[in-house]
Amino acid sequence: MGVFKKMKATIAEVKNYVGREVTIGAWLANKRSSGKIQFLELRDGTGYIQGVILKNEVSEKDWEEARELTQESSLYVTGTVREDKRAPSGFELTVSSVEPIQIANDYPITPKEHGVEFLMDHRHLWLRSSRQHAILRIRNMVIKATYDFFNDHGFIKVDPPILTGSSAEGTTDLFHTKYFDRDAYLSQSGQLYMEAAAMAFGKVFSFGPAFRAEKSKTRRHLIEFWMIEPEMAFVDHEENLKVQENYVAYIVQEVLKNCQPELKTIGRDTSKLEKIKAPFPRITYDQAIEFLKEQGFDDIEWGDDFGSPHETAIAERFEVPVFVTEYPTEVKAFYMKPVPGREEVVLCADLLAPEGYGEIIGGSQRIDDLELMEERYRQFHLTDPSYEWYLELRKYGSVPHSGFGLGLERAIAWICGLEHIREAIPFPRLLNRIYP
RNA sequence: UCCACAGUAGCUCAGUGGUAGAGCAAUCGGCUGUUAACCGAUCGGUCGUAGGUUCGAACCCUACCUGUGGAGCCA
Repeated sequence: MGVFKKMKATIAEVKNYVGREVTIGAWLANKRSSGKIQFLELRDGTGYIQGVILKNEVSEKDWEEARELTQESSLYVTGTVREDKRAPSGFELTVSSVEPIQIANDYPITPKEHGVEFLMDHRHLWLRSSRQHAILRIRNMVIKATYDFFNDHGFIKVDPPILTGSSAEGTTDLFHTKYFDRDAYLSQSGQLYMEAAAMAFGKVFSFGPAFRAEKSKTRRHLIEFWMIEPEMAFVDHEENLKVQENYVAYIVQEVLKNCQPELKTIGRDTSKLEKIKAPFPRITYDQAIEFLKEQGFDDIEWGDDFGSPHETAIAERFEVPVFVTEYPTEVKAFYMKPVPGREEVVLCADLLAPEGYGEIIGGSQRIDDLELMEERYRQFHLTDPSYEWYLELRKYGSVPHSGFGLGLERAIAWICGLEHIREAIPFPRLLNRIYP
C-alpha cells in the first residue's frame, strides 16, 4: 500500500481521484454480502458510494472487520476509486482496508418503512437518511439564495430581538417567559422592529425564528419556524409585490440550478418548478370572493377572512404563486395602509403557493400617517407603553414604506413537494412535541 | 377547543368471540455483482391503561391516556 498515494477525500470529491487510493471517513448505511464479496454502502454527509471488498484481495483481518460492521457503524475506509456504470453515482470504491471507529448496535431506523411517530421520536437519527438529507440541503440552498438576493439588491440584514415586552400584532398566542422579575414573550414577528430599521438603513431584511403558541396541528403549522422579513423605505405596495415575486422566483431557480441530485432523491416533479417565473398573477380580494361564490362556496361573505379550503380553491386556478390583494381592513393587522379613497380595504397581499401549500407570504404597505396610526392604537386598544416607540416612527420623518414576511418552512415544503412541513426543519417543534 | 381515525413483537402490519401471526430488523449459517439483495434456521408478546359484558375478549361496551390530520388561526 503506497502510503504517499493515499489521501483523505470526501465522497463528493472521489470523481477527482479515479484510479487513485483515498481514505474516507464514513458511516455504513447498509451492507450486502455474498460469501467472498461484501458491498458496503457508505455515506459521509457529502454523498453515497458503494465500497466493494473481495475476500481474496484483502487481509483476513480487514475481511473480518468489514464483516463485523453493522448499520451506522463509523469507519475509515481506504480503497481505489473506480468508474462503474453499475453504480448510481457512477463511481465505486475497491476497498483495500477498513478501520472501524465504532460498531453501532441495534440502529433503530432500518431500511424499511416506518411510521410518523417513530421517525419523529428518532429525528436526531432520521436526519441521516437520504431523503431528509436532501431536503435539508435544499433548505440550505434557499437560505443561501435569500442572503444572496437581498445583499445583491441593496438590503442589509438587521436582527430584531427575540425576547420582547409585548406582542407585535396582538392576534396570535405568544409564548410567555420571565425577564428577571418582569414578563416577556418570544417574538412571533420582527416586523415592527424592521420598520424602525428601515427608517435607519432604507432596505433591510431579517432572518430568524418566530414562535406561535397556537394549538394548530396541521401539515402547514410549526410552533417554532423561521421567517424572512424584508422592510423597505420609500417603497409602495406595487413595488413591494415586485420584490416578492422576484425573490420567490429567484430562490426556486437557484434550487433548480444547484440541487438537481437532491430534487431527484425526493422525487420532486421539477417541471412544476420550472414554471415559477416573475411576474405572478394578482387577483383582488373582491375578485376572489366572486370566484369562490361561482365555485359554490356559500359559507363566505365579503368581509370574512379566507379559510384553508378557500385559499386552496383560489391557488388551484394557477400553476404559479398568486397574489390576493386588498383584503378588508377589518381582517388584517392594525398597521396596514388603507387604499386611498376606499378605506374598507388595505394595501396588502398574501402570496398563495400552488399545489395546495397555502400562504407563504403576507405583506403590506404600512401606515405612515401619524394621526391614522394614533386612531388605530385607540381602535385596537394598544395602550401598553411598550408600543410607544413604534408610534414615534411616524413622528420623525415618516415615509411610505412596505414589507413582507416569508415563512421559510412553508416555502421549502412547497419547493420540495413535502406532505408535511415537519420535514422542512431539522428539529420541528409541533403541538405536543419538543423532543428531540 | 372541536371533529374524525388509530394504538398487537424493536419496526410495518394482519388477526372482528374459541391455542398470538407474517414480513423486516437482530443472531447463526450459505452464496464472487449486490442495489430496501437473496436462501435456510433461531430469537422475539402485560394485544395503550383501567373497569365492564361473556363459560371464554386483541376482538363487544364505558372511561381515560397517547398519537395522527383536519377545522379554527396563521407564515
